[in-house]
Amino acid sequence: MVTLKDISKECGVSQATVSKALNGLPDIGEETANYIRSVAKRMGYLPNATARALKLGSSHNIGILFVDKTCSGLTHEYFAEILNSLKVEAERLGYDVTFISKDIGKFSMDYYRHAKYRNCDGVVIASVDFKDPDVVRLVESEIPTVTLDYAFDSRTSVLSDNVGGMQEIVKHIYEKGHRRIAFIHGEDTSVTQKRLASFFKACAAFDMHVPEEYIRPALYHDPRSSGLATRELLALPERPTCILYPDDFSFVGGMNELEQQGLSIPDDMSVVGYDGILLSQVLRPKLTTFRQDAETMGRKAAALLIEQIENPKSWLPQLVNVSGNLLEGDSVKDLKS
Amino acid sequence: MVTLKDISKECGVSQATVSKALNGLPDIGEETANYIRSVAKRMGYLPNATARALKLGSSHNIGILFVDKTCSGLTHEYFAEILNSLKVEAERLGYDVTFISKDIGKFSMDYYRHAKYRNCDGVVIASVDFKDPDVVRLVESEIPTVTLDYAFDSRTSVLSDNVGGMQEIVKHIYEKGHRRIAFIHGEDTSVTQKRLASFFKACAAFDMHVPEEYIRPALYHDPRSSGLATRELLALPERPTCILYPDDFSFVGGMNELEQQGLSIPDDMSVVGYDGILLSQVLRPKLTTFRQDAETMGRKAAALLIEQIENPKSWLPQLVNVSGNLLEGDSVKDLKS
DNA sequence: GGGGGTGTCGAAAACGATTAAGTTCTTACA
DNA sequence: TGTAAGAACTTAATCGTTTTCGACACCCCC
Repeated sequence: MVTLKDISKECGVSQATVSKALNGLPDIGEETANYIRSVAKRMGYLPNATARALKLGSSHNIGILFVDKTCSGLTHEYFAEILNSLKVEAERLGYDVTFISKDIGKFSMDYYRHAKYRNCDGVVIASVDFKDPDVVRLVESEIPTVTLDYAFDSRTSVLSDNVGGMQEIVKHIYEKGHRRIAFIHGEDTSVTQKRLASFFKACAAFDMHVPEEYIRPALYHDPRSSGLATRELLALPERPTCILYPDDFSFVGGMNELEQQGLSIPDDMSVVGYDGILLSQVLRPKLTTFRQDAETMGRKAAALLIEQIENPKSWLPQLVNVSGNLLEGDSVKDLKS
Repeated sequence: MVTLKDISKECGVSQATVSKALNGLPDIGEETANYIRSVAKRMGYLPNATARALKLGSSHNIGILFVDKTCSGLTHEYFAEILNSLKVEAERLGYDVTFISKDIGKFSMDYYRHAKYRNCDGVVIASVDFKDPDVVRLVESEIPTVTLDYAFDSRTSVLSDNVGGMQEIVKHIYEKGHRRIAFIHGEDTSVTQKRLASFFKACAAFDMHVPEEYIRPALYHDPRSSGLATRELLALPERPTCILYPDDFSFVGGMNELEQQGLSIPDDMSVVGYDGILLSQVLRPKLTTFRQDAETMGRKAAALLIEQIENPKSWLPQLVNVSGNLLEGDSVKDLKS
């Protein structure tokens, strides 16, 4: 590997001069600087990120925290998309992305210690149990963090607009003439709570009564549980005319159940998903769903984290709401026509 | 941050002693060593990976190379699963995982330089254009690499057993009594070539003639093109009795087309996917498909790379074939009953 | 000509760890 | 008693950068 020392020898100047020339510091003569730069290029010089990090105390490296157990984090298209845009934006701004986990080799450590150990300048936290004490410890530490889809006090977070999304969905369905809407929701998380609250509020705003039995629990990303919930809804004396699913993928469970009972979408039952993943756009009938703008979320998360890293003085915690948009498919029947 | 120096002061010994005690080197008295370890623990000491990497020349960090453009890399469940198990295994062995890309900040560099810059001990390469000169340069460099689903000369690679997979599929379909099998294949890659070759060979082994028009090109992970190919196959004067799709997700396109033409699966047409992703298991009828063992592939890739990093002397390039297994669903009709 | 300013450059000390090569001190043995 | 071996520990160099102080040289101006 070619180092500063090699270049300094080749050029007949000191290491300090080479360093300053390559970093564009003002106190090197233009001629010398150009010469040094050309030699560096010729020799194929590459700064050593490790040495730099050691000296500067900042690694230009951010950590990313995803759940590891069920691996449902990465395989969920929503998160995969977020991760991807996060990575692209971080790299654009000169930062690399490293995974953070609990254990590393023989050492068992928590997230905070792992991030410290790797000298991460900051960490993006997504798709984890936000009640986990280890997560809380990391968030409350001096390391800059940005959380996704969950807000901590006095920390920056990027939130998908679940309230607005749910509202738009209900409005859309209402305008299509539906008055009996069922909602199969995911497991109890802050996202679910927001969607539920927004659902109730929107229904109330349209003067729709929501029978208790129209609200069914299921799991995210789990067609089986959504299928069961669908079956229960279909067995009700007074069936809903439209069913909201926890997410697009879970809807597949409902789709199967409806088909099995000989019901067709949307003629016998209207359905709506959530997420707007690719699958929702290729199913027939095309699924009406609310697209979460994962690309923007990842990009903003990276940008906000790096902003915080580079300007700690002027930093203030922010809650950024990323709005999505309704994708109208053919899965909601227009009851007024 | 608490450093070796802090501990040495606290204990009244030299830094060297502390370092050796914590690393378990033999020339420190047991009593002293224990004392130092207890103090280190009490003070919450954490080694500084950066300093360590600088001194030792190895970062205990491996790079991972995925395509970034279409972001189809990460959102494909197969790769997401590979990435996840790769990460888990690497961490188990004491290595962190960092993404490698072409550009980083203002610097535009190739993959090789990026890996060098970050002091990666090795790189796992997946889902890229293996003809890309930058990829070739990295593979041919002194940095240990492992490629996934593509083999370079004298380098280690982990391959999904596409030959065996295709063979099993054809055998299975043949035994169900099918004699007219169509194959919609993905874009031209080494994986596709292997599957095609294996398909022809297996068909030949069973004395099945494959009309040229039964072989249709489409794209991976793209239901639209597979849907079109399906339509073409259905328009043939002599229809196949079974269609093989490039992957499970693409099959959705075929599913739509079949449904639209009023054909039911498997009564009017049998279908088979590839990959064995979650989706294939929740569709009804359940899709018969070949499950690629992505978990093992990621795990092996990490293990082999790290083995190569830690024992460069005894290392020899390996081609590891990871076999999968047929998942029998309800999408292939038994023509003999 | 002396003082002050400015423009270039170099010496050397960090950053936090590892480790080769000493330095003690104890013990053992001829 | 002399010395050799070994155990336990220290000193100091090193990894590749960055950066703080100077050190010079040169010019300007009073």
